[in-house]
Amino acid sequence: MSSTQADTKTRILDTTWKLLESGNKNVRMSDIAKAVGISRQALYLHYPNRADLLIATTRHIDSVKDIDRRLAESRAAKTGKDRLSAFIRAWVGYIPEIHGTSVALRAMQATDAEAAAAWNDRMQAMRHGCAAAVKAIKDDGLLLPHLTEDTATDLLWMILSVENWERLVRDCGWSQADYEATIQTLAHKALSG
Amino acid sequence: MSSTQADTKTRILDTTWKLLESGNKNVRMSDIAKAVGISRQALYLHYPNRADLLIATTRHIDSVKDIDRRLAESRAAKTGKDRLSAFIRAWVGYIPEIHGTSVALRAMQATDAEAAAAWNDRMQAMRHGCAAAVKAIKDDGLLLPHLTEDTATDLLWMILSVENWERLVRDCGWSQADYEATIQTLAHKALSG
DNA sequence: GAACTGCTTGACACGATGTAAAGTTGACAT
DNA sequence: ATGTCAACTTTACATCGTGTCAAGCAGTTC
Repeated sequence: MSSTQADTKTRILDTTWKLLESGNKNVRMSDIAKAVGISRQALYLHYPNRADLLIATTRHIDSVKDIDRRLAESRAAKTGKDRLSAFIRAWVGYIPEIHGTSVALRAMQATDAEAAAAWNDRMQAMRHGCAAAVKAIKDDGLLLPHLTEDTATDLLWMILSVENWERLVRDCGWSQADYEATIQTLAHKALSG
Repeated sequence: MSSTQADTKTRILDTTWKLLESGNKNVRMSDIAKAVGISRQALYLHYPNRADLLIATTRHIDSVKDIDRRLAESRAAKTGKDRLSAFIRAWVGYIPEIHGTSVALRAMQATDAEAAAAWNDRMQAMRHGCAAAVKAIKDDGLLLPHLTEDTATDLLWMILSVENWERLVRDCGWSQADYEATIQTLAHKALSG
């Protein structure tokens, strides 16, 4: 089989990931090629364009970090509020891992429909976790009366956005722990008072 | 004097504003020139580059919409909580006006340091309003004990971000009224319980 | 009618993405 | 040993948007 190709593909994804998370803005195809140690054109032999490479990188991070399993663990919680806490904890721990990729993908949203779709897909997946947590709280009869399941999900989704993490942690210099504690409190207050 | 030039400059800013707020992504210099009815090169006679034009456009919107006065009116409020409400109401009413420009400026942040600085400046100005509202609440003895003035300001600033407005109003399809009501409630809960 | 201002036309450099084609290298099969 | 195939290289070029440059034109103003 093409074990060499698989290795190169993995090396490309790992390198792209590393470059994006290094906080380096403007990661160009040529930067990635150089870092991998191949020609720029070889990159196009593996990924047809920059958007596809970025998308593949997020999927790669997903599988390495096993985000699905980590988010799913929150389902084990007994009460709705425990479930919300567990979900937030899992998600919030994941944000720093994908932040660089997130920035790059979002920067392409304006010009590249595929990149926008990829990012939306990922955020929709996260939203399903929000919806499940909201439902669990509602089933406990603890959802604030003026909120529907949908609006509560929207609200939680907004609170947990990567952009909000960026604002507090990156722009305001909060520690990850402070961020998590505050967002936990805020989310619980927002949904069940 | 150069009344003709002033007219053209104003026409450029108005047109740029209109194009940006029309939801049109990727507003190019040539698009603006065509819409104004001048050559692309004439644009560069008035504004040296795209970033400067976008920045000038936000300042123009500011002066037309008189955002400073509208935000300042919240100072008249008697109590801290009234002041917070008034500030939120003023800011939230302003977001739809600058949203398109905001998207364009933020899209340039990755590549253009000046654009990033311009957007940051504007957000810092808004942050001052947040800080003033927080202080007013604290002076009333109503700030939640676990919050410092700084962290409370950061938190309010995050809650009121344009990105959060985008998420709820644009992505989730909330009405402006629903958005404002929810964000008012959330902000009050977050700061003073 | 000379000078000045605001604009036009046309050409071009640059940086990044993406395409195309021909050549190299090494492994592996027969 | 040779032929074939896959992975990769080198070189060149098209495209798109920004930004620069230079020459020229039209109206007004002194």
